[in-house]
Amino acid sequence: MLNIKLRTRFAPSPTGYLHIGGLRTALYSYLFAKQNNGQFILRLEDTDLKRQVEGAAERIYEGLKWAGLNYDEGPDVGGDFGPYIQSKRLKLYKNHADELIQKDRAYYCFCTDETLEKMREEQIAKKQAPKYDRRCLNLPADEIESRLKNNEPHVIRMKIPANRIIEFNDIVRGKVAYNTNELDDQVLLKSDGYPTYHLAVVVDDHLMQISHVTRTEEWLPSTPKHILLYEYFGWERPHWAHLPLLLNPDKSKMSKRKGDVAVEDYIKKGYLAEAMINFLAFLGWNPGTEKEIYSIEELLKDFSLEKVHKAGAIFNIEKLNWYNQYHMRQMDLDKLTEACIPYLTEKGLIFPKFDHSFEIAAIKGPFTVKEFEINQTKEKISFDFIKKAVALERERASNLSQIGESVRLFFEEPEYDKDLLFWKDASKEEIKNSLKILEKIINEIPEKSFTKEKLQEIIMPEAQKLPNRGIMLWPLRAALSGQKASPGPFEIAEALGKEKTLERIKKAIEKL
RNA sequence: GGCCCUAUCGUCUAGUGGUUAGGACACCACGCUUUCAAUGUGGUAACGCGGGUUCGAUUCCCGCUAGGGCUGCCA
Repeated sequence: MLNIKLRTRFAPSPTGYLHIGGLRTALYSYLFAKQNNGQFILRLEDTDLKRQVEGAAERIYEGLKWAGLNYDEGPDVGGDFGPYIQSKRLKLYKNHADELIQKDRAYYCFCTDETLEKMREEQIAKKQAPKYDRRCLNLPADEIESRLKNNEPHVIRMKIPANRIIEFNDIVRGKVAYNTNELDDQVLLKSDGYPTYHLAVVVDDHLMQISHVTRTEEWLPSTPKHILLYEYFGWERPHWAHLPLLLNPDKSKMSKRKGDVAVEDYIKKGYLAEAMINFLAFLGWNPGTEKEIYSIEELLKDFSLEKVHKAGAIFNIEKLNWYNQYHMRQMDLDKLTEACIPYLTEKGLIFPKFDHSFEIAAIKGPFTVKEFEINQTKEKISFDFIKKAVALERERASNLSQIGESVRLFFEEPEYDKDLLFWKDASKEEIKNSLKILEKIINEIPEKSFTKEKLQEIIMPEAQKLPNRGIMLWPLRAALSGQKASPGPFEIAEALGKEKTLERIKKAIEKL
C-alpha cells in the first residue's frame, strides 16, 4: 500500500467483553497497519444506550493488551483525533446530520415505533420487502418546523437515491456492487440524539483519517450506505476490507450460546496470548507455505490482507489446544511458571493469594511474588519447586488451568485406591515386596544427591531383577502420584524430595 | 420473501487448464515406553450437483443446490 499515512482502527462496541472474533479483526487490522508503518487506533462505539455495560471498556483495553495489540490512539491512551468514545462526540454527529438536512440529503421523520412496526407487518403480509415507505419525506416545511418546536420525538433519515449502482473494490472480495433500490432510508440520528452506527462510523472514520476500514463481512450490505454518506459530505472514501466471519461448529455466526466467545473466558482457561494470536491469524489467512507456527513478529513480516480468505472459518478448539500446547512447551520455563501461578492459587494449592482477583492476575501476569507456601501443609516452598512441577506437567497439558490441576500431586498428599498400585497381573506380594525394596534403597540415597539420574541408577538394576520392571516402576509411580497417568517416577521423586517420597512409599505399603 | 456473500478431507487450509490433489488438527494402527504425554513411521479421509468452453476441467463461464450474512431509532 502506497499511502503515506495508513491508519486502521478497531471499533468494538463495549457491550460486556472482548469478543474472540473481534480480537481476530483487531489482529488483522493491527498487522496490516503495523507492517505498513501505519497507525492502529481503538475507538469505542457506544451509541446504543440500552446496551451499555459497566466496565466493558476496561475489559476491551485489557484484552487487547493481553494479546499484545497495542494501539497508537484510543480512549485510554489519547491521541490527536479524540475523543475516541462515540458517546463523547454527540455534538459532532448532530452537526453532521444537520448538514445533510441543509444539503437536502436527509430529512426529519416523526414516525413512531408503532407506526413503523405496523407498516412493516403489512409489508410482510403483502410479501413485500420491509422498507420505510418515506411517508415523512415530503412533509411541508411549516409542519416540520412546528413539530420540532413542539419537541415531537423524531429521527433524521438519509435520502437514498433511486436506482443507482454503487460499486466498490473490496480488498478481500474484489468488486462488489449494490443497487440503491435495495436500500432503506437509513436512520442516521436517533430520537435520543445518539447517532446510529452508520452515521457515526462514517463521520469518525473520516475525522480520524482512517485510510482502511477493516471489519467483518456482516457490514458488507451496509457499505453502499456509507459510500453515499461519503459522497454527501464530499469526502474521499476509504478502502474497505471485509473479513470473513468466525463461525460456530454449525457454521452460524460465532455466538455466545454455542460456546465461549469472550477472550477472557479463554484467558481464564489458560490459553497463552501467543497461541491465541497464532491460531486466530490462521483462521482466514495462511502464508501459502507449510509454516504454521508464528509469533506476532513473524506475522508482521508475512501477513497479507490481500491473501485473506472470503469464506468464514469455524472456530476449532482442538486446533487451538494444539497451538497452546505447542507454545507452552517451547515457552521459557520461568515465564510459564509465572503464568501458571495464578492458576495454582485459584485451585487452592499455594499461598499467597494476590491482592487482586484471579481474572486480573491471569490477564496481567507475570506474578512477581517469589515466596510461597503450600496451602495444605503451610510448608514454605520456593519458586523453583513450583517450576519443577510445572516443567513436568506442561508436557501433557493443553492449557495453564490443566497444569494448575495436574500439578496438584506435588502440593497435596494424593488419595487413591490401593488397586491403583497393581501392575497388570502382579500379585499383592510382588508389589509389596517392590515397595519395600524401594523404601530401603531410596533411604540410602543421600539427601543432596537425590536426583532423577541417581534414582534411576539405583532403582533400575533392582527393577531389572524382577520378571518385569513394571512390577517395581508402576507401583512406585502410582504411590508417588496417586494417578493412572503422570510424569515418570524418578522425575516426581526428585521434585518431591527424599522425605516426601519415602512418606508416600510407606503409605502405599500400609494400604496393601 | 428480497438483496448480497461463500463453496477442496470432519475442521483449518495449499494448489493447478494435464498433480499419485499437498500440509496441519482430530482420528486409527504400529514403534519407543512403568502409565500418560511427547516423539517416530504409516493409514483412513476432500475438489457439492448439472450444463457449457476445451484435446483435457477441481481450476474458466452459466445455472442449481447448500450454507451464511443483511433486511432495526443493535452494532
